[in-house]
Amino acid sequence: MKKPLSSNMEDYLEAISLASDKDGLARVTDVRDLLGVKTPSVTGALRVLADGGYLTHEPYRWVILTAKGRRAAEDVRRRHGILSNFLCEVLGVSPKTANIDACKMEHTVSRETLEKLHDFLHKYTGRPRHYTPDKKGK
Amino acid sequence: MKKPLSSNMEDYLEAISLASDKDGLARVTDVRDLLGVKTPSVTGALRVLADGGYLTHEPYRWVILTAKGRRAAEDVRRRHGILSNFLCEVLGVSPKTANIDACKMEHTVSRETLEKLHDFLHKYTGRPRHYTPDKKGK
DNA sequence: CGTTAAAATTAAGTAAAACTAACTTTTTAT
DNA sequence: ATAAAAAGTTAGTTTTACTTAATTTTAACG
Repeated sequence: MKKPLSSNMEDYLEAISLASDKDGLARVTDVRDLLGVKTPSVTGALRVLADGGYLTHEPYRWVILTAKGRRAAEDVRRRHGILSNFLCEVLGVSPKTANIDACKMEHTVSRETLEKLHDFLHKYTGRPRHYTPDKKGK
Repeated sequence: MKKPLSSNMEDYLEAISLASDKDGLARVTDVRDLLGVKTPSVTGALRVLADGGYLTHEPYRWVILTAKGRRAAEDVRRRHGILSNFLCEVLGVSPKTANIDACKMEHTVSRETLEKLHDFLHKYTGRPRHYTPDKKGK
């Protein structure tokens, strides 16, 4: 009966993961800037994610993803990467728009569609994909 | 400064349009069943859409889309159709999943991506598309 | 050290969308 | 014709996510 993360919480997780890429640590301000929200929103999201065991966060300190949090974030970023690459490389959507659209679609696309997308991308470009996706998302 | 419809209101509009296909009229229960919500949720949505000039609705009577409402609904259904067809015909996603995914993506995909999708579909299948999309959605 | 600026927090409030419960209106079937 | 069933409404609550305003903590520098 463990409930899945909401789209919103996935976004926070993704942003935290992205912010952690440089130095392994994320600050509330990094997340705020990546998502374009205000700091109290971040604080609120952190409480939810900490409750769910996705991260640890002592007040006024760094945000650190747990193993569970890292796994979940990687999964979101994999989805993002597949979508964004597909939109760019197959459809010829501009990188900027592709990124914006991938950011929204990553939360709604089914596993089935995602894997088909992945397969098509592979066949279409010839190039196999690793995912873990590319680093600069969002 | 007219605000765009929320995803939710678009869903209601789409459902009303679908329900109207048979006889031009939609009942609250049709919408409720199509969307899987309770009747008070429908009533609430109708108030919002009526306020926005998308439909008229006298209490305990039929729901009727205005010209504006019909236009907006057609637009949603066009997006739905393109997405659903793309997923099925190009990617080989099962019709059921394609429909579910299209229902969610139709609210988030940019115009740019949508048109690229449309172009690709056309080239890929050879068959040109009309949109107005196919009637049985959702 | 002590003050200040930046970062983060809590508190309180708004808004959308859903729900339940209780009620009213309309339709249907005897 | 009327009573039961179906359809619809209103009112009030809940959840999620955001906001602004006021406060606290940390860090940085003279």
